[in-house]
Amino acid sequence: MAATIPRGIRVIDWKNADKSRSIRYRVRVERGDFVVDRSFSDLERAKLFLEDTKTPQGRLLIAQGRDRASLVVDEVERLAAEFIKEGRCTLSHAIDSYLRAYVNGKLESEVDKERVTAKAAKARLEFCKTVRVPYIKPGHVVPSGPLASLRQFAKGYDEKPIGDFYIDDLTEQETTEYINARLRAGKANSTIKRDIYALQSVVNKLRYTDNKAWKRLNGYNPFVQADKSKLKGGERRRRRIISDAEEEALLAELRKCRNPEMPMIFALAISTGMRRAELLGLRWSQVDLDRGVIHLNADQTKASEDRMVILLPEAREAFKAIPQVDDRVFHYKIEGFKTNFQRVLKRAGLTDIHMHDTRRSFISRVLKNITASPVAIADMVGARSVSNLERRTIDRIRQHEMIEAGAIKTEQELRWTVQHKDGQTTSRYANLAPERTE
DNA sequence: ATTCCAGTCCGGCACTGTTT
DNA sequence: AAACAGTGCCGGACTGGAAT
Repeated sequence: MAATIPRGIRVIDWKNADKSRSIRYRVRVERGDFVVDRSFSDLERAKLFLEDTKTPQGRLLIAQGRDRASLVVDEVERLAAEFIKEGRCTLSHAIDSYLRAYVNGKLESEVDKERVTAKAAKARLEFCKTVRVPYIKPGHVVPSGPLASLRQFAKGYDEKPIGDFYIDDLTEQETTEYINARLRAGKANSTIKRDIYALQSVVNKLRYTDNKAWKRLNGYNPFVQADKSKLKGGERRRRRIISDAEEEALLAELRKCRNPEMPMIFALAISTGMRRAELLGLRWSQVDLDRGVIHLNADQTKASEDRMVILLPEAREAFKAIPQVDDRVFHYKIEGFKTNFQRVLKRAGLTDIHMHDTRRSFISRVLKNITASPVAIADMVGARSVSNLERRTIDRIRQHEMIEAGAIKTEQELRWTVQHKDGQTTSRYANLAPERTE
């Protein structure tokens, strides 16, 4: 049957050296700046591609390699690989699906924070695939009972990268072996925890990335069941607070930098309590110097909720000193600032200071000044229940009152500005602050 | 109060570009 | 050429909010 070939697609029919014949469908389009030339073995995909070249959206997708024809090819190859194995899916496949759905799109993000996070997530998961885990080959008896502990001497004992396992073959035994393998490699508990939780998330997200594979698991997630007891131990919390003398010394060193943004960024960090990524991503349109407030959008904060940061007089002055060249307040990328800050710390002989310590220092300083508050810090831990809509409305009004006053007078107001949801989090800082003047 | 989980930040290093 | 800067990667560690 002769399929009709639409205008725009040309059939290429050639004879190979081994006398076999190949037919491909070539789509070649040149319209102004838009030039593509691609051939397909499947006419339907060629038609799909041709269609995409005809709309602006389609051309954009083609430029990004995300046009329908390409995606169909990707998907077909992936499905083919999985159907061969009775619809089963390896952990590597699941990780790839996860990266495609949740991470890859952010690798080229304009938002610095997003890009850095996406790259780190991808690197971690790609590495996790390769960790070798022992198992008993199919067809051999898995030792149990008194012989269970002699597993590694059993017939059929072998090891392979955890990514090569089919997910429904993974049990808590394999995932626990993963933990053991990483421990043997001398990795820190917190690092291994990060691995396990990342993989756990990959399996959970199968529900959305590969529903068929997810249903096979029937709610079972081998990483949830892994024996994490060896990874336990009180979680360490950093306690460092920057003293006034240290701040002075550091500022002096920062002022010697060629880039005048260095001291400004640090000064603002310690006078607003803002996080590094929040400061570096800040735009002038978000800064209201007249009212003395910064509006942060939800996608800029760690808590993924928007918030208002009050500018105390010190911070307000600091902002006024910054020249406005374009909408960005600072022009560093995260990595650039980090490295330079590191070098300055070294020069100042203050190598045990971290950038995030500015946040802790800000909180402890403000707490020291809140002497009129009726609420003792100890009480803060208990008072964290009401958060219904009505309360939120009242909070909003009080936040505006605080900004009007240009000062932070209570712990609650402090929490608003640093975006701690409850006294629990702030108290982690508060307990570590220097003695409060009662 | 501790643990879970995911988001964010850290030091060290390599490489490249710019200023002194 | 030496010092200073900017960017990116990697394995590791800390943080924030909620569950236990």
